[in-house]
Amino acid sequence: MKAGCSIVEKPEGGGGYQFPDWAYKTESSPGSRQIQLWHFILELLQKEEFRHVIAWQQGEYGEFVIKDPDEVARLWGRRKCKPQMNYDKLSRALRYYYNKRILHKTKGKRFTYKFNFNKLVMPNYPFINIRSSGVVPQSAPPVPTASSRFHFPPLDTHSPTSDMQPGHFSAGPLAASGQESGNGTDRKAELPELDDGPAADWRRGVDLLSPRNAVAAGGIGHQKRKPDIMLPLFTRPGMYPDPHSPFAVSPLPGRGGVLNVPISPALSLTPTIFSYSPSPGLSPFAGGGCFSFNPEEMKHYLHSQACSVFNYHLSPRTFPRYPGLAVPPLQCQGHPEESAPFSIKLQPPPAGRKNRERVESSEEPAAAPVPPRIKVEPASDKDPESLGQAAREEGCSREEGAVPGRTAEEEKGAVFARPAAPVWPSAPIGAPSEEPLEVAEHGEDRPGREPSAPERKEDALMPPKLRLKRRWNDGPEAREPSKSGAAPWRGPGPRGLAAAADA
DNA sequence: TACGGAATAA
DNA sequence: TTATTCCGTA
Repeated sequence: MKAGCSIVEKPEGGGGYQFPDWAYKTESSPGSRQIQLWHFILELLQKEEFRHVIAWQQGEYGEFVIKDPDEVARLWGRRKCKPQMNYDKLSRALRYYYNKRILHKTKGKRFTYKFNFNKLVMPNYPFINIRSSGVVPQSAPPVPTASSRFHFPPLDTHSPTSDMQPGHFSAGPLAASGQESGNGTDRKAELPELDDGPAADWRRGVDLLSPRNAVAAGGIGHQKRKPDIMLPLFTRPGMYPDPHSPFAVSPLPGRGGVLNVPISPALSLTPTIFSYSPSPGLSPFAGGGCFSFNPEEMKHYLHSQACSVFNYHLSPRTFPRYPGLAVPPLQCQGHPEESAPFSIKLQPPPAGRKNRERVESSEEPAAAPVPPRIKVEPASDKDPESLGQAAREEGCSREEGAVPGRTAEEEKGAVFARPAAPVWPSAPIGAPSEEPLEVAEHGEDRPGREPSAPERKEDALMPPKLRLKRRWNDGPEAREPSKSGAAPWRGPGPRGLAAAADA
């Protein structure tokens, strides 16, 4: 770190959400050794002293408001030793998170953004229990829950489940959950926070922890499907579900316990997956040791997952792989419109600075150096979102302290995204045995997806934008947007959608 | 106020 | 890679 700029004070527990130690370390930032902005934001969010500057938005799960943009920028600049930082710049950085799905803008509300904890945390840190200690996070409505209509077949024998006794989950969390389930309100148009994000994205998130996790887990991370392992990775005594925390409340309480481990990089983001059956894990209540789970809750969880996958086109990998799991037809959030043919719009590439300059400098404008390529944009791309982590404080001089741990379990997250509708009308979701994922491909946040579009698997995992790009590059044939599944899903580009949403 | 491209820094 | 910095556009 730069001298003098080190930082890192870990939040004391007083503030809001607590994150695992690693979350407070700069090294936690994938890709960069420095604290990441979202990290920092969470950090501020968790501190009471910054509440006047930035705070969770009441009522909206994961949503926060920057009350004093200049101050936040100043703090950020201080932390990064960038005195010239201002809100404009900071917000640019924030906007980069849109595509990563870490954040998304709450339209219509000034300086209001929303974390996609699902993506950030859930998947990546299933065990994390971020909770507020003492101070209640201002907002964070509880995670939505799925209803119970889910048909949850018995786990297959392989799963540890069989070995284990059906325990009960502490139900605590459930109570909290509910809230979001119904909220189809304004969120309708909103993008799912879950969305399938590009695998890369997921991975990115995983990076945050994988190394550490691996370590913590003792390297077990790789066992993809070994049911037996449960790692109390973040278990901590004293963890309990916090209804207010976006992280804490899980509709599926078991998550932490259930999911264990899979956080391994190998799984890629699978955390959300139930690679295994529930195995004894950590129960928030149990302090890590005992695991118990309630089938009902599991159902909820699975249901949520399924819905999320379905609705948001999550990567197949995200879908719980339950051997015997029969996924009910998802209808969650049925977007009737979804069947609408995928539409894209062609538009000339914006004259980037480079182009502009080039044009300017060169005499011949008409003969653009590069054939005027058309930029293909999916007709719909909505918002991106993703998750969040924690960070520490501000100030350019912090020390990294050990964060004593606040770690622990976590919650579910998928739900956070209100994926939820638990109702499955008819569509069969993925075949259990094979690739449940396919299912996932469906929903996604965008409407208009072509169900049967023959997309290449890879493509499926690829963000629409990239897909298009790639197709474009691939060749003319590939460029057929409208059909062949080029990008079945998208409609208007992110912007377009946003606009649409706004409308 | 917000978005996102482009170039660039670290 | 993740910002930072600029900037045009809406």
